[in-house]
Amino acid sequence: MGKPHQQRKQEIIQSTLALAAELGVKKVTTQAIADRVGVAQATIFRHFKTRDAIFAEAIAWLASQLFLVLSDCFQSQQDADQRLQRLVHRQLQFISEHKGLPRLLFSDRLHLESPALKQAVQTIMQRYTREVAELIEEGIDRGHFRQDLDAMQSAGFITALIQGLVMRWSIFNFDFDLEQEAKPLWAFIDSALR
Amino acid sequence: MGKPHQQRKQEIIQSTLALAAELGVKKVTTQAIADRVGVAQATIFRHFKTRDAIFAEAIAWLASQLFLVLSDCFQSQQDADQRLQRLVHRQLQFISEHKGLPRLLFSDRLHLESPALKQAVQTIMQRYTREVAELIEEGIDRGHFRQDLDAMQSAGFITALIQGLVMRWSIFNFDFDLEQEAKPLWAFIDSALR
DNA sequence: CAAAAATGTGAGTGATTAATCACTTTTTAT
DNA sequence: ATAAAAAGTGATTAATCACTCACATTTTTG
Repeated sequence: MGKPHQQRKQEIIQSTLALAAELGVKKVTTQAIADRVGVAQATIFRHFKTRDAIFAEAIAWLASQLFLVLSDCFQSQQDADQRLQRLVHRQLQFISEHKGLPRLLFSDRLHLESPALKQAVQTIMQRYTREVAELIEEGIDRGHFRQDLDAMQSAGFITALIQGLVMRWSIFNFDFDLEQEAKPLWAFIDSALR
Repeated sequence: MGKPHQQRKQEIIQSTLALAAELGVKKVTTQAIADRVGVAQATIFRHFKTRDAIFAEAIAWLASQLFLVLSDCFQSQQDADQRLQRLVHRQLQFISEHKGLPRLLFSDRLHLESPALKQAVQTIMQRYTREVAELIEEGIDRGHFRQDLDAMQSAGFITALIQGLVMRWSIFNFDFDLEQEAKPLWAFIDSALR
């Protein structure tokens, strides 16, 4: 039964994310993770030093997947406005498929218990906003967006808009289709930028 | 030392909010509240049946205060766009002065442990969005905003925008001035609606 | 003033849970 | 094959925390 380290680690991370999505971060106990993976609770600590270390790696995994999905939106083989529209859609799609992400983002653990986790999220958010800002900058230069825009500020508002939307989705028990919001959301963003 | 019930209840609620702002919801234990109020931990339960009941009343108090502060924005003695601008500013100001609000909003306790709390927040958010939608509706009718806007949808995006901004503020340790964001935020909203 | 009601408290209880540890089994490397 | 390393486990620990209870004090009320 003793699987190789990396494989078991991935199982633990994926189980953690699945449980976070289903039950919320608070209920993701090391026991619950162990049960889902099919090992004893103590075994979890063979693979991660602490519980927070699991969350940290889960967040890192989500970030890497997200940037992978968005990567072609950040490369200019198309007009900036088209790519930004695609980015909005892909982002909502990704979150729809990974409900664990908003759960982690909205958890107290992240917000106050673990400065390290918070730091990780800060870095990811900054990188994300910076990349969106570059995209907008390009759109301004090419005349797709208004000339008087502050790219960094606009990028900040766009990420805020998406996060706020996701938060409402989370508060309302994921009971509306997030992806369906992509179209009107883009209409709103587009008219703010043009 | 035995103070009247309502007075003690208010002390407990205010202490809870202060602690939530400073330390985050997780660390607002009944012991911490009791220490701050200056009574024994057991005394807390003379005034509230459960810990969640404290949070519930704290949220209700915040909501009543918020709607009080925003009340004149919802009454039409002025152009809708001016009132909406004022609403955005007042809202950010209010949250700046009540950091406990985002802490409660982002806590997993609210999100998953207590359906009753979540329900309360849902109701408040719906009322808020509805009132903003009415404001926008009026602005559309009077020609201050675009004719093709969906008022309810726009109101949803505006609240999402504010909430997302507040979330970033929370994740970044309240380390930028939220009120200062009011001006550029309004510029963004205004250009999206006009 | 006296009874009743409200407020307050110290000392618990029980439940939860991350982390440890001594020991066993399995896998990997030489 | 065999030694070393890795993976796994049951039992336990230590800490935390909401909540209870019997009893004391204060406040309110008739």
